[in-house]
Amino acid sequence: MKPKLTLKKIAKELDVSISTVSKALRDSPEIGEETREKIKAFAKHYNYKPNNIALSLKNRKTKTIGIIIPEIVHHFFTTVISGVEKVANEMGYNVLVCLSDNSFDKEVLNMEMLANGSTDGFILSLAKETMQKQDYHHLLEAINQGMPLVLFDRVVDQIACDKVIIDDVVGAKKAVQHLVDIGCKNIALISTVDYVSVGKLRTKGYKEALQENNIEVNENLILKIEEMEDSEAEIAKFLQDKEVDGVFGVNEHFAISAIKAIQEQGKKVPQDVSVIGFTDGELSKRFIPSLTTVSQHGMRIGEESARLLIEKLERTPSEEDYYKTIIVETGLVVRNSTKSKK
Amino acid sequence: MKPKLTLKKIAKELDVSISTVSKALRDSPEIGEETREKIKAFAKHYNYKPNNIALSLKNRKTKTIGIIIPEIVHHFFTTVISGVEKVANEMGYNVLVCLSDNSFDKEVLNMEMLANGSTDGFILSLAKETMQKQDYHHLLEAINQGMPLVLFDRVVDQIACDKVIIDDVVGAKKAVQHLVDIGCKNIALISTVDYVSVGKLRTKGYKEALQENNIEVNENLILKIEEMEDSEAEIAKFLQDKEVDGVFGVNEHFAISAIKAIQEQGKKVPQDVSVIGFTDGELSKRFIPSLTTVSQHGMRIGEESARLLIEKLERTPSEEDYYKTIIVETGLVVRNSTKSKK
DNA sequence: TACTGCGACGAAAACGTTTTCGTGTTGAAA
DNA sequence: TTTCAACACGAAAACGTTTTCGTCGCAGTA
Repeated sequence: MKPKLTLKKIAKELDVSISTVSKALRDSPEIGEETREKIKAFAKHYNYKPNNIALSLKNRKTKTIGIIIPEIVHHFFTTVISGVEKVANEMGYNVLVCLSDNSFDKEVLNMEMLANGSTDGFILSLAKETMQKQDYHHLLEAINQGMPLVLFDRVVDQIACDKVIIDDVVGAKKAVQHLVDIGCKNIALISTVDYVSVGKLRTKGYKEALQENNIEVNENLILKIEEMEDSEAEIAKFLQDKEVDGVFGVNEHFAISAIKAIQEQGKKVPQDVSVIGFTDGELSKRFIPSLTTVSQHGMRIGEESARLLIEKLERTPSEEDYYKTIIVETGLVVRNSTKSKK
Repeated sequence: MKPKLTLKKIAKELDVSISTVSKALRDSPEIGEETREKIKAFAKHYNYKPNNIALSLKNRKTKTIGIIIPEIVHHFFTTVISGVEKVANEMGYNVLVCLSDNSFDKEVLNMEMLANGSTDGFILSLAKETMQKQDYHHLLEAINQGMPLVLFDRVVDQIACDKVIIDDVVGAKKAVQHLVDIGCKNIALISTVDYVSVGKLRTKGYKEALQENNIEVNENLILKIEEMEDSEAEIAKFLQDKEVDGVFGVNEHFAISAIKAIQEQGKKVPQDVSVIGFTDGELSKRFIPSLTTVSQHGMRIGEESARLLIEKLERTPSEEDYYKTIIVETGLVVRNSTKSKK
């Protein structure tokens, strides 16, 4: 096991000063050609690579961006990470991934860990618990210390920073409009409780779409689910006695559960009831019937987030101070859980 | 925006030396109680946190472990990451995630990036291309420089390092044995090409299980798939004219595709044909019929990998030099794609 | 000869810590 | 009064870089 080569060792070996080695390797004209070539040859031969930590300390940048997400065993978030990784790598950055497990405390802890020099900036999707508590002091602190922050997906208006979101309202409208277009009259909504912004906004889109088509909003056809655990049973019960011909679920889980419940009640999807979900998951593609969905383009969200963050990082601090919100468009992917257009 | 507090600033503010501040904060008895309390109060009030980069440079450890995986949009790998994160966090480590995209070059690049001080050690699952080329110089280099390495899932015998794997042979045997137990006579195998170790080993398990039950191995019932792209069509064609009553697919994708093909041929799963996959995915659980699988316990693999790595990291370098291979047991999760036992 | 200018290199500071080794001041023992 | 611990603190090195600012020798000029 040979220890890592450093400038100092090269200097000693070649009997020159550390500064000469450094300059030679960075092609400074200050150094005579002969010496320069000698040093470069030596460095190359012994595979010298500068120590990142020392560089980070010197430059006060780590070339690392931290991403904190609620969970990683989740298709959407992995596609986001994938996008972040992609552009981060292109720009010479590393990605530090932390999981909040949807816990406020873990989110705070993670941010504190990373804020002490490990990271130049953050990309973050808020933990459910954080949104509930509405306690954002850790975000403010980071921003205050000059660490750029990009919020994605689960964002919050109160924080002034860059954001990347999808238009949940428009996405939901697209879905419901499609259901209307194929002839559905009684469209149910299966959503989450309102403090999850996503649930709230998609509910809004649902209602707007109905109103625009002069269909009365029937609160009986709206189910709000608190606990993911028993959602399946709850959905089955909810759909039991309803005369619906269309269902819009705000995530993959709800939509699939709805299909199962409908089938178990002896009805057919899509012949009797059409179902649309809001997601991009593998499950949607391969479920039978495959699920018509509003797709969220996690990859693009990740890419845009990383781009936004790196842009801020590489800007001179003077010209900062205004924030963008990028809206990544959703797309409707029509598959087999909805009837074809009449 | 207030710049970060440093020891130096505290020292100046309180008119003591830097060393005094450092010692006071670390509760050194060298420092008088009064001074100590004063410094600690000040630090707490202004929320001083030591700079990680400086610490890393000083201690020559980053308290960060790098994990390089072929892809992240994949249930198995995310559960592994999840496990790594969990124990890493418990032990005060951060996790740097890099993706190789199954490309040899990206894997090498990633390792080089991380090896220059960003990381204390690696957890790695080899890229497909790397296994094909059998070029492991980057791994050897890392080990040579004293960076501990833990290989998981896609490992390779030639490299001397810690490893965490599942017993693919035993896992496959369990699956096939189950098919035999429920009365299957003609069991097909859908596997990958042999240079993917997983495909090879699971094929071995398949054959062994058959032999142990005195069933002749029929090469006509074995399909090896090269390209993921057109696997679906290939599987359908393969199953077309075969008289099989059991199918074992070495991953989720193959198993699900098999079910679809069987259903499209007018047969029923599990009444006519029983199908088992090798995976843990969400899809298996929620597909209809839900899929009986050999589960890989990615979370445990991640946990064990992290534990192994951190153990090496915190050992004194003298007592090193032998390597463990941990085998995480697979489990058979019986669901609805297989008949019940007679 | 004395001065200027330049090419080629080195010394040292800085980034933020920790730690070893002083050093000056006490109070008490001899 | 001298000597010596014990105490409380500071100076400086070290981790590995980059960069600013010398400095030295030498050739060219007046």
